[in-house]
Amino acid sequence: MRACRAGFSGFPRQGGPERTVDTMDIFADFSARVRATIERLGWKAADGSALDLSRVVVEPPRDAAHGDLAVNAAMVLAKPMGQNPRQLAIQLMGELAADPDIAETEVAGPGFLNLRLAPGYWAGFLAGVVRAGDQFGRGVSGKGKVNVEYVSANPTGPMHVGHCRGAVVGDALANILAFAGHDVTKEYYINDAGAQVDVLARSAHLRYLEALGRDIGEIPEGLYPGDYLKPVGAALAAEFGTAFEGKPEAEWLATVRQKAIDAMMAMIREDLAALNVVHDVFFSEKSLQTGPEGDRVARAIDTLTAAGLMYEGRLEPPKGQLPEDWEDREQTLFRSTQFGDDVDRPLKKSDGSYTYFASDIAYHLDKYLRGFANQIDIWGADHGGYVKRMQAAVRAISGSKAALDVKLCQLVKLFRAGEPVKMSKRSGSFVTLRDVVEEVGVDAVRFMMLFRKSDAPLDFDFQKVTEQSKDNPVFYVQYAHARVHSVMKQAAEQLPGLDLSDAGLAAADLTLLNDAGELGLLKRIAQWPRVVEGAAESHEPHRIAFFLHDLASDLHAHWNRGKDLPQLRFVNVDDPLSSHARLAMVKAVASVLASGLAVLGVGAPKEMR
RNA sequence: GGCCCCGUAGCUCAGGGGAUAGAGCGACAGCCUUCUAAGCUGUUGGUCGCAGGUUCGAUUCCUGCCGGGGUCGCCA
Repeated sequence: MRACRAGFSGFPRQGGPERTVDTMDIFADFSARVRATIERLGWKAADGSALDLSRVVVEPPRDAAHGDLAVNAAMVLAKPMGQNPRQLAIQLMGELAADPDIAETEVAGPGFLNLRLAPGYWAGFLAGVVRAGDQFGRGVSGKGKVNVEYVSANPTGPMHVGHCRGAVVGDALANILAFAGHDVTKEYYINDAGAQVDVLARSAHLRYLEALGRDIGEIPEGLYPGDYLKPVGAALAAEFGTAFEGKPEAEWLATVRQKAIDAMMAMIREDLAALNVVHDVFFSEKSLQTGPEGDRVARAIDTLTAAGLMYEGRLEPPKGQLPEDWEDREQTLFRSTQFGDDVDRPLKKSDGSYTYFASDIAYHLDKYLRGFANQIDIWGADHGGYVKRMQAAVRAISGSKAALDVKLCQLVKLFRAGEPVKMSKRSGSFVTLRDVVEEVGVDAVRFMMLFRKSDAPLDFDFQKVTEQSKDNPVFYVQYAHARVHSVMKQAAEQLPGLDLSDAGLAAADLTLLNDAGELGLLKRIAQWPRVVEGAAESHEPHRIAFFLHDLASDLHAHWNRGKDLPQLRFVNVDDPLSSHARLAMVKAVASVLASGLAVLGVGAPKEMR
C-alpha cells in the first residue's frame, strides 16, 4: 500500500481540492477508516493483546436495503474480545456516525454494521471516476513480476479450437494482472524437442518429395496428413532441390525439422494474432539443451541433486492397466513426493534421453532465475495429472521461494444451432482456431471463452454468439457501451450548452443523482476496483466478464425506466443540470465497460451495426 | 484402484464463512407517438448431490460416501 494512503480522507467533495488518482476503491477506503476507528477505540483482545483485524472486511451487502457498505468487525472480533457482537457494533457505529461521509448507520442481524454513504461522497467518487477515465480500477503498480505461460501448442500444425480457450484465458488473465499492478510477462513454450517434431519433419519430407513431383500415395499412418505441410514441402524443394531425395534420414532430418518448426510457428503466430493474442517471449524447449548456455536440463537436475532430491530407486508399476513395455528397473528419481506429489518421478527415459518433465523442470527453473517467483501456467484439463509434480518441481528448484499456479481449462464443445459439431482428427476435419475466429469474430470468441469459469466445460454455439440479442452476452455488453455513445451524441445535439468533456462532466452537480437506479449504477461502478483485484488474486478472468454483464444489465434497465418515467431520462432538455449529472454517470459506465473489455481483449464499439 | 475437476431453479450457469441463495433461458402476464424494443418490467420456479465435522454462523471450509468427467512411467 502506498504511503500517501495515510491520511486519506475520502474523495474530493464538490468544489474540493483535486486529489491524486488513487485506486478509488471505496471498500478499501472505508476498511481503512474502520480499522483506524477500532484503534482509536482501543479495542483489545480479552487477554489484553492486540487484535487480529485481518478478517475485518467492508463489503457491499447482498441486499441494497442494508445500505451501501456492510462491516463485519463486531462479529469477527466479539469472540477474541469476549464481548457481545451487537454491543461492539453499536460502539463502532457511534464513532463512525461522526464521519461526514457516512449518512446513515445501522446495526442489524447478528452484528452487522451497515453504512449508507452521504450524497456528497458519491458525487466526489463519480467525479473522480470520470476524471480517472480508463485509469479507474487500475491497481497500484509495483506488485512484482509474474509470468503467465499459455497456449504452448505443439508446433506440428495449425491451432485448433481446443487451444482457443487456454489462449484467451491466459491472455486475459495476463492483462488483468497487469491492470491490477503486476509486472507481467506473457510466455509461450515451444515443444520443439520431442519425438513429435521428428514426425513433423518426416511428414514435411514427404511433402517435399511430393513437391518434387514424386508420387507419395497415401500419407502413412502416424504422420501428419494435413495439407498445411504442402507449402513447407514446396519451400524445401525450392531451397534444396533434390539434395534430400533418397538420402538417409540422418542427412536431412535436422534441417527439415527446423524449417518445418519455423513454418509451423509462423502459422501459429498468425493464428494467435487473429485471436488478438500476443506473447512477449517464445521459449524453445530445444534451446534448453542446445543453447549457448549448454545443457540447462542437466544443470536443473544438478540443482535437485545438490538439494539431495535425487536418488537411485525403483518405481511401483502404475495401477490399472499396465503399459505393455513396462520394465522394472532401477533409475534416477526425483523425490517429488517430498513436495506433495503422489510418486517420485523419473527424469530420464530408458534410452538415456530426458523426459518431458525434466525439460519442463529446467524451463521453470529458467523462469525462476529470470526473476519469476510467481508463475502461472494455463493447461488443458487433460494435463491435470501433471499439476502436482510440476508444482513440486517449482518448489524444489527454488528452495520453496517460487510458487506455480496452474489453471486448467476444460473442454469446449462446439454447437451449431444446438447441434453438436462433429470433429474427426483422423479425416483431418477438425475445426481450426482460424475457422472459428473468421466465422464469429474475435470479440465473440474471446468474450464467450471468458464467460464461464475456466474449470467448467463450455458449450460454444456458432449461431448464438453471432446473434444480435440479449441472449448473446457479447452483444449485450458491447451494446451497452455503444448505447452510452449514442446518448452522448444525442446530448451534444439537444443540449449544446453542456460541457461534455471529462472535466466538464466531473464538474457537474453530481449530488443531483439520487434516484435508486442511479445510485445502483454508482454502486456497481464502485465495485470495479475490487472486482479487478479479486480476479487478479484468484486468477479468475471470468469474474471480469460477469461483472461487465451485470453493469451492462444495470445500464439497460435504468435506460428503460426512462420510458415510463421520462424525468429519469439521461438527456432531458427541460432539466439540463440533471442531464449533465446523468451524462457524467453514463460516461463513467462507458469508461468502466471500455476498460473491462480492453482487459479481456474485446472491442468496445461506439455504435452497433 | 490412486489423484484432479464438477454436482446450486425444468435448462445453461454465477456466487462462495454471514442477514430472505442470484442471473439468463423456458413458461405466464405486460411495456414501442420513446435518448436504438438489438431492449425492459412483473410472476413462476431451489432440501445449494447425501451424511457427518469445525464455527457464534456452512450452500461456501474439512472428512467420508454417491453421481458425472478427466487422468494414471519412457506422448507433449
